[in-house]
Amino acid sequence: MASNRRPGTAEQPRTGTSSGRPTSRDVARRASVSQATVSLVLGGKWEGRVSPRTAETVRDAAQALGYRPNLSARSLRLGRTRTALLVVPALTHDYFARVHAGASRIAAEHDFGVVLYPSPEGIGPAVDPFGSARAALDGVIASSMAPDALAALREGGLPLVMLDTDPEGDRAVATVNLDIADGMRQVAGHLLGLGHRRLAHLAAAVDTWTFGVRAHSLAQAVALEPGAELRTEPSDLSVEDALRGATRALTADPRPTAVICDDDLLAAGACKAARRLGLRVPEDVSVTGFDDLSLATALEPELTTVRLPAEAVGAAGMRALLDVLAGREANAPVLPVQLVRRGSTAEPPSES
Amino acid sequence: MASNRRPGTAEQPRTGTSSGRPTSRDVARRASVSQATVSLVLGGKWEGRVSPRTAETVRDAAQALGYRPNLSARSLRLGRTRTALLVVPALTHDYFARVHAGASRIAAEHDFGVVLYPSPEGIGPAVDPFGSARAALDGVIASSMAPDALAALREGGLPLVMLDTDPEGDRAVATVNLDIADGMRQVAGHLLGLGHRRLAHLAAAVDTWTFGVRAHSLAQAVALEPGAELRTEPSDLSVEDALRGATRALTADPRPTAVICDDDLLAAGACKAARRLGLRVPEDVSVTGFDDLSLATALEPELTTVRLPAEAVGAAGMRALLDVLAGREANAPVLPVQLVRRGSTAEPPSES
DNA sequence: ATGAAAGCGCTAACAA
DNA sequence: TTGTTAGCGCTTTCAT
Repeated sequence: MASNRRPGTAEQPRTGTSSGRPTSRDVARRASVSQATVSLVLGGKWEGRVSPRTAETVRDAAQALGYRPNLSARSLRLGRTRTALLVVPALTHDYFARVHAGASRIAAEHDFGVVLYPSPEGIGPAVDPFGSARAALDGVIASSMAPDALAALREGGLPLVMLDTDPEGDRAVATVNLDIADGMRQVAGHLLGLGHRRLAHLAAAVDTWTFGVRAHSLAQAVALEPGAELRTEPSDLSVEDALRGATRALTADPRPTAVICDDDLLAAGACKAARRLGLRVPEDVSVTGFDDLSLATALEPELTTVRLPAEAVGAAGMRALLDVLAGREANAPVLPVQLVRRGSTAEPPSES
Repeated sequence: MASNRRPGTAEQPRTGTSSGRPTSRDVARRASVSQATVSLVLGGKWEGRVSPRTAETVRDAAQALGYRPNLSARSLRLGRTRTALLVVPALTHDYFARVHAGASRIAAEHDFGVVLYPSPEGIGPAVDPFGSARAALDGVIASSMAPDALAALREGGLPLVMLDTDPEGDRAVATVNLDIADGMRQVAGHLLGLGHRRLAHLAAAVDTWTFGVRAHSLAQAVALEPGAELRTEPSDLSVEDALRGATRALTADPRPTAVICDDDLLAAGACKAARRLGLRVPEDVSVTGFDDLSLATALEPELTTVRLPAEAVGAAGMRALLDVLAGREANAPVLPVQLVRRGSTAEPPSES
């Protein structure tokens, strides 16, 4: 007879003071009922099947022992883990922190957990998110990922909800998107309406759907305005590189009167560049951001930018995943975005 | 004979094409070996116990089936989950994002996972982190938490490593701290050395160890300098409230020549306040931050601030937890911090 | 209203 | 070198 490491808890006296964490059997013994009854009561599905008196006893015993169910065991038994993986490009960017908050909120409401996987950029995308997450997962939500990074995620065989990603081509079970194109249109409309005609686009040098749309939508909007011109300057997604890119843009001749940035981070760099060139924002040059990070209002002047409902995106993503897991149809909304006019934009200088 | 939901996979023909995810038994069947052999081979502890040829066969079978071990089952069997909970007050603050990055990096190196629990501030601290995390955990790392929030964490019965928290009183298995006091001393020394004598402290109105130390250490350093005086203005941890607090501080008579902020966020608010009052930074008033967030260099002028090795803190915390879990002694370092002098500080205006 | 028993997928001790 | 077997803690069916 093969004896395992732990030689069977059978001989334990009913005092129940077993060595490790108390199990449902400990609770059962203490309440003098069966394990099944404990499960029923603590699982909240006892009504009409267990007498209220017994239920009370069980709850007391659980309380007294400090019982907490073993989630591994439950997951194993149930075949589901009530846990989702949220994959984001970076956590330091507070858009993603807010997406996470939204997803977590909805998850918690449905007794789900969210584990985060900040896809390592520097280390290369070859890392296995499923292995690294080290959690048993029911589904995956991925935000703003590059196409090749998404490929790895689809391998998992788990339901995949994509956020802020090209809805075509990749068959996720659902895609929650932002109306990025409209956001950029609002930016262009705002600046053109103020009278700007020489525009610079400080464009994020990142190959994702969201930035592609920004570039395309902006170009289109400007093309529709006679006499307006647009120059594009690429930049890494960092203040430092944006400073360089914006400096190039602002030292062009003739100088643009407005710099449209793909991200608030870039806009911060643009503001720095302007100030270092002795230009005032917004009197000499207008600057716009995108995302409405907390950074946008930390700057002076505050950034005119496009507010993305990050929390709502995360929430909608989680809801979509829950729908799919429950066998329901997931709806894949496109969430509206809104221009927020603040201090960094104004009419162009009179003698442009 | 009680029949469960799934009526035993026994009758499955050896083709192995069972409905769900392949299990180690499927792999075993396909490789014509026992489940034990599969476990040995895939667990990497086969050398000298399984022939290389068989091992190869097993790996091929696993590959072909796309086998991925069921982590719930493994955790259940092993009694450990290789997962740690990281509790932070907020994710939008990029100090904590970096702590998470550090912890995750070390975790990954040891085949551990990290699940994040951003302790809900608004919703009240009553929420159960263990329940919400919905993961089976081996230990907990908590950063910069208020004492009462920590109490709940100690209930879990899991090893608890604290970061940036009062080392006295609460018996965590280890505490990783920053030399916050020294950081504040460096700030004070820097400003006093530049000639500042009227100082304002924009103090975070948050009851945690880290901010207590900042206040105390600053007060002490200033007290040591004859003729130097310090006024304290409390502020919530937001740019918006800092703007108000700094405005109060800067409209006092006589006006302070330097504003020392507990956090870069507050410093950003102070800079806004200064500018709105028509004061130049640093010519009219010096401003210092704390933490060296990415925000510090997004501003113009860039903030003089104290760099906290957030990544190292997270890494050290995870190492300490791993040590404890392995039965080793955990060492609890105090990590040094360093003043970074940038553009937001200068000598006080000549006629103060 | 309650209990007995089976089994989720895995690992490890032991037998062969 | 490989296979057999027990059992981690839980939920659920079926029997009582």
